[in-house]
Amino acid sequence: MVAAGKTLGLTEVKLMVKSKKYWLMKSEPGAFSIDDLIKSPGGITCWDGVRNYQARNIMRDEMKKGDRVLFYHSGKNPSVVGLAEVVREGYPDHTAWDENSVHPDPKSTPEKPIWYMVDIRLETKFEKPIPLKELRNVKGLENMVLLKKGMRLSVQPVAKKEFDIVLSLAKGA
DNA sequence: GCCAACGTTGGC
DNA sequence: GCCAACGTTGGC
Repeated sequence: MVAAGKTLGLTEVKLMVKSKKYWLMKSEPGAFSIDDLIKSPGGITCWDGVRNYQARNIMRDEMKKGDRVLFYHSGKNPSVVGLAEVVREGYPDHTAWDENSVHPDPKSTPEKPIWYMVDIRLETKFEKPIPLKELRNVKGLENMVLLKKGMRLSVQPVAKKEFDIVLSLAKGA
């Protein structure tokens, strides 16, 4: 961290730009599951259909190539099921102006897009999913956005420390 | 299926 | 700008 008011040095700026960030993306497996991602060409998919401004802002402005993503299944047996990587940064979600898409929004146009998405590529599908109820008991995850009451964000930040803990759980540590 | 907690919409 | 009504998310 840099103290408030202090001018950033070039090294620090480079570090900030280069340092990876960590995210969690939710999906209803009935809509799009990690197995669907595996079947996608190159293991890559665009994360279309997000119609929430906070989640959009994260995808449009904050997610960068190389950032790592926890893939989460919501619904039945909610759990973190795998790991992915951002391979394309925010660009307009063209499904918004496709009236036949699952989440059309007539207010969004190619000229003035409202909704944005990123592309992610599968890295790993965990051998064993990590259930939400297990995460609730893990020391160090107390402040994880996913576990906060009422937090419904479908694209959310994860602290590096939290990310590392979740990964260690996946490896059975 | 229930419902709490949000987000969005639209009248005023 | 307020806020009631409505829609959605998502765990349980």
